[in-house]
Amino acid sequence: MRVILPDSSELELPAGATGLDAARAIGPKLAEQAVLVRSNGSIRDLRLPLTDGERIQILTTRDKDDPDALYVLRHSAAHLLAEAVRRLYPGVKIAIGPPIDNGFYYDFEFPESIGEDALERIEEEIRRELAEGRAWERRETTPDDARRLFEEQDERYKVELVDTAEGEISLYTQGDFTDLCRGPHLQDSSPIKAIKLTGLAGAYWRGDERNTQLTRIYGTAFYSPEDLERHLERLEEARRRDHRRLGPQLDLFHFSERSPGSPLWHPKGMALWQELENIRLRENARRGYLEVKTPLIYDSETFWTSGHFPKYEDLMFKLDIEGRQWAMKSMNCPGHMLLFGSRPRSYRELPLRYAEPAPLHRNELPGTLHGLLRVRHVTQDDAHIFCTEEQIQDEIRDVVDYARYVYNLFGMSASAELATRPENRVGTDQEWDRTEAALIEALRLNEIPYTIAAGEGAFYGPKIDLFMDDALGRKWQMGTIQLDSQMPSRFGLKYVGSDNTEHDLYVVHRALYGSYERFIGIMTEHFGGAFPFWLAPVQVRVIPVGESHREAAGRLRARLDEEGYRADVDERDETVGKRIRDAELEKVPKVVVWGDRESEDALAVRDRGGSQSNVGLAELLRELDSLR
RNA sequence: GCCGACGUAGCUCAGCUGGUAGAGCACUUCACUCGUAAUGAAGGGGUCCCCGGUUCGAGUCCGGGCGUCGGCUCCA
Repeated sequence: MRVILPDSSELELPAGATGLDAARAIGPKLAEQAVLVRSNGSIRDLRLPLTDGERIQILTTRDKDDPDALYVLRHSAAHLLAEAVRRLYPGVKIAIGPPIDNGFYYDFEFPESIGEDALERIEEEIRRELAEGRAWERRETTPDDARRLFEEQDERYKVELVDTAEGEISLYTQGDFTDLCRGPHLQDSSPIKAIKLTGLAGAYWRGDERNTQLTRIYGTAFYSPEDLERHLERLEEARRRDHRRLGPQLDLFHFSERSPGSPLWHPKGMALWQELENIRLRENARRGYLEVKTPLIYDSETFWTSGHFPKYEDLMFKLDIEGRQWAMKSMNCPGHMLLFGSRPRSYRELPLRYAEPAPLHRNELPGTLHGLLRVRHVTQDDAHIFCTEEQIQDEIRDVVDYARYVYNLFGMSASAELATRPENRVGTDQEWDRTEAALIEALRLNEIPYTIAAGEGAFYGPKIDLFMDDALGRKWQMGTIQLDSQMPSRFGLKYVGSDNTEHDLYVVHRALYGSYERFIGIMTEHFGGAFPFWLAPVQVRVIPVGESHREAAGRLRARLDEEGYRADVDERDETVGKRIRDAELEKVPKVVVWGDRESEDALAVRDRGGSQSNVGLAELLRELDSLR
């Protein structure tokens, strides 16, 4: 048989030859360094046979940054971890240990719980294994044999995996440790030049909280120590940009133990918030949304009607006052339903777009709170679009267009995920067929790249989740667009058509920032706190050189205020150098130093980062205007 | 909610095996009146997260609670 190599040359091999055989046929060095075979985008163990006419690529230790090469390396590293843990902790049960983004993990059930200090000991043991060297041997077997093997070892999770496995069963053996595994694996452990255990966490067996909780050990591995070093530096950079660190540092917000999960916004943080709000108000007006305001608190009956209580009662803040049950709203839809239903509605009013940036309260579980990204006081840039079935397509198309416009303002591009009907849902299958199709069509019309998340929709309708990539290449979920015919019907809402009869309504729930809190958190990390001029909480700082320059500095600041900029004066009794340094640390985009040498015709302007220029006031104002 | 770690001045952190709390920055005052990333000196500031226990004695050890962090689960 023959296989095709990346340079399109063909290689003649005996029938049944494996990837490793192919590597050997090309050269001994390649065979030695080979780690896996890639064919049509999928990866395969070196020990598996190739098929005639196949186009193959052999990845080696030199492809040290290739995601597939790292995948196989880390997969093998996970097995070393399992071997080490089994040696150190007799009686431990092993579960699963896959590679993941940036590393790997392995789940264990320990006879007694372990702490973080155990990681060092385990890492030591892995290093010992690496020093000794391990080779992986692959073997295929029958489910019966595999079950017998793991029953003998009392590895009940492995037995369960064998019983639910599809297709052939394969085993990998290294030293005296044999694991159920699909592969692929390295030939031996020599390419693993750097390995580090990074954390310890609880994780449920098969990700289901009804199952026993296992102990998950996280780690990462690389083809070179330098790569591990770089990885750790990237983590350090992410830590520096962490909004939970930058927020208080830049005086944007803080959290108090008196109200866990609810940020207290400082004036500078509110400057960011107001910029977002200005964009929202301006665009809403342009795009035909109507601003409304509805109550924060409703009687419990409202949430039974909306269908939220059966599912979310435990996650809502409830009040018992004068014998009546109330709850703080955790979404705006019920209020907007009541508003729409306040009188009969004609088709002439549709589509009707209600917008309300209201604070919502959700009693998120303590363990899930995470800075601004998961809060209990959440402010959604919410809107509900009431429309007819015929209008759905256009409305969703316009919302996606709106989202794209907003994300572009922040220098980000959008992608989407379509979440389809969940198991636990209301409504008929026909309704779901129609609504899902409408969303797909809207995405197609907008040419937004999307993936499908089967079963992830809200209980009342399918949704589009909008994503953005940030400056560090991380993907964040931002807004959401949900189509719903359930909520209007639960509230008994109809509209009168041109035929003078009542028709069913559709509602599009949408938020583009998602929430102000989350959006500001993500922007803080995206910009690393160095917000663009138009967004910066302090846009211009004026520094008078000496006491005698304070008056002139104050006049300049007043002029900038008048022009609508956020400016301040640093008249502290500190050296110019110190005040420049503080402005840099606060990431103020423009600093104007005013001393004896300055006048309105000659200002000393310093940009964030250090470059300086001398310009007249008129010229400065022109430049600032272009940055708005 | 679950697993693990952590909680000392406004912030970042030190405090050995239990003996009665410290640094840098920030803040206040004074001096200096300063030219593009830290002027100097002095001073104020702490129920060592909370409650209980062990002990002659607890920031330190033990138990419970709260909060934060890394994950899991959840995310209308």
